[in-house]
Amino acid sequence: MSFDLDATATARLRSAGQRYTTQRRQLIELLADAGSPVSIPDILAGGSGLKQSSVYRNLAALEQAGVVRRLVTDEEFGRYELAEDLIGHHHHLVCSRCGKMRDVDVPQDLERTLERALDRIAKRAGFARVSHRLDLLGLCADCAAEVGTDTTRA
Amino acid sequence: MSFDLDATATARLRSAGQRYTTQRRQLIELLADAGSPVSIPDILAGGSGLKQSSVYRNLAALEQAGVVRRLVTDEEFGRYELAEDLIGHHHHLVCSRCGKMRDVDVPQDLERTLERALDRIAKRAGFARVSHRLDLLGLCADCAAEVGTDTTRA
DNA sequence: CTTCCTGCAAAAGTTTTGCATTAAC
DNA sequence: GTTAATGCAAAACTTTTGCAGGAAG
Repeated sequence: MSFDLDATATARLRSAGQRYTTQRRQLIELLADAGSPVSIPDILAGGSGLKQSSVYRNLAALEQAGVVRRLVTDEEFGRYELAEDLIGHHHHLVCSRCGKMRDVDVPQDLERTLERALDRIAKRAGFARVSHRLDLLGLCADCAAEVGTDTTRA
Repeated sequence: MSFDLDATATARLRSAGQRYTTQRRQLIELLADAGSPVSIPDILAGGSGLKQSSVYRNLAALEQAGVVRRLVTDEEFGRYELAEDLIGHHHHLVCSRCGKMRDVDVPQDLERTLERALDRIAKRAGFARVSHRLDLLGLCADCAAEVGTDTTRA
């Protein structure tokens, strides 16, 4: 984990009146190492020994402190990544079969075009716009291969 | 409800081996009338008398038949709208405070630009691309007004 | 030493399921 | 008539919470 990340996490937690405990450091490390969004079942099953209620509470604390972000997925459980200002604005490739997510960047100029257009649209709709969310939905290479073979979900 | 919609729903359900019952017609009507995504609590509380388990089962059946679509939100419950090929490709304005969603169109040319760029990105990532999802997150006019006044969620 | 965090177990929320009855075809 | 849909209640699942004990500052 980079020194910056550690220091930033400490600072943000402190200013939210919270401590940078071993478990929280562990969670942040885990998310940083994964490099793509991680689900709570993954975390709980991951041999880290982290306890269910603590994971939920700590992710909530880290989210409130602005260190992590909870993503919205079509799965039935939560998925988290480091906050956008820590890892940069990006989007996700989502596999509609296995649910796995992968980070992806879109070209700068498309991003700018998008921003401008969305600002106009939001303004017209009386919306105080904060951000956008753009996901690509499809089949990851693994699932595309399996779909040819098996019938789990034609 | 338009004649087309009714006929389409019947056809799609039949070819999935399912019946077009009163409740299913009611749900489709409800979604069509709403004109924006409707949550399951909304449906259950809406005086329709529809029962919880039936609503869940019928929305699942309708989704599998390709008549409705379940949306992904940051709320803790499901939200549905009519299938995209019935109401057209569009995106959503989402209020991060009250969760309400509103349909919104983006300009044709932006949509095309986006499509082309995303196809390239998906291909590069080894993804068999199916579609994209673009949401605008912000504060709806109502919530923007209230935030000035109250402190529920600064 | 004071405050917050942790863990266990139990509760709360949404969604799913078993089974007898009713409706669709 | 046969098969699928409905309603009720109970289960399953993720997430939240109460409370006693332990760690952080």
